[in-house]
Amino acid sequence: MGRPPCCDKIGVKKGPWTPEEDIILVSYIQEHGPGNWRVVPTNTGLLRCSKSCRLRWTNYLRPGIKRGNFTEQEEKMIIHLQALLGNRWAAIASYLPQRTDNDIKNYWNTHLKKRLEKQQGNDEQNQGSSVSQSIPKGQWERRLQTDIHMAKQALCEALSLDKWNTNLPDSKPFPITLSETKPIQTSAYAASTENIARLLQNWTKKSQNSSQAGSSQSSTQTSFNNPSIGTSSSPSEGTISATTPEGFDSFMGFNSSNSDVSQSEGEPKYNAANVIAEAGILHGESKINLDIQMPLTLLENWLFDDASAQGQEGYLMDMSLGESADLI
DNA sequence: AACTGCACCAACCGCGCGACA
DNA sequence: GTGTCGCGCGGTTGGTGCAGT
Repeated sequence: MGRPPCCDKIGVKKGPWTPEEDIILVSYIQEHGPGNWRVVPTNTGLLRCSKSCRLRWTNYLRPGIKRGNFTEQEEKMIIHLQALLGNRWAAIASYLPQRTDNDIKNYWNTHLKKRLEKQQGNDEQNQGSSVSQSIPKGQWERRLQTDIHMAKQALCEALSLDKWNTNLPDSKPFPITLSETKPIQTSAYAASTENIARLLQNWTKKSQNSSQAGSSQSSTQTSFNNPSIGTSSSPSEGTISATTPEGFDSFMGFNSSNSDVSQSEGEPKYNAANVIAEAGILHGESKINLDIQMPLTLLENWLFDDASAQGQEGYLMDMSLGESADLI
């Protein structure tokens, strides 16, 4: 019968997204929330296919995304997880909630893979092939293990949201239940639109530089601190590359220099709360009905006991990944 | 200065899966 | 049980910038 194309190829725009398109998309999602991508192009007037819109949102515009500058800790995690899971980038990304699968995949293909191959070549030259010993488990077992973990994490996200909400000193950034999704997404999307504002800021700066070198930076900032789009823009964040917009970092303290520094000091910050908050809330696309109120105390205990048993510090790194530790 | 090769990364493409009628 | 639809995932491609010649 043949699968119909995901969208009408006629009149569909391809290639890089413009800042204007980004704003349109973010504005729409801010209003309606992510999901139902099928109708996004028609409702927004964007000449993009629904998949392109979804991809743009999940890989680039979604709040909470950390871009570029993989820390040493993150590198190790990716190497570990890739050894364990193989090229299941979405599963790997679930352990690094600030990173998208696409980002991790790219980083692996461009950096880590080559580095490891080089290193493996050296090892084989030095001491013969010991690589085969690094796969003690059957692949099916790995998958099973991963799927169990992912299922647990998904449950954990769903179950912990209310706890997370009540534990927060200021619950404003995380209004939790689905019946209150608007406020959640509004705050999250506000950060996203702020990102757009920063992108636009740099975009115009770049175009200004090309046409009129040396124009003042503050003027561009003020012109794009539109309250309807972004809320603030720190002057220290003025140097954003248009091709690799660092300004798209996450917005709640997971991001950039602070977390990088702490992680590079060997103390992994992927505690359960962070993972839950990022994966469950910021992604904003969980299919779990968070309004479900059911007697899951037993399950909750199991989940949180498990998380705490692994310890908050480095609880992700301790996942029986010793076989790949030698790769680093 | 011009050309070439390479690295990087955003975006696209095709397929599989689950939900639903 | 079957077909359709929407979404997510992984592999791949194409554009861009940079370094080397």
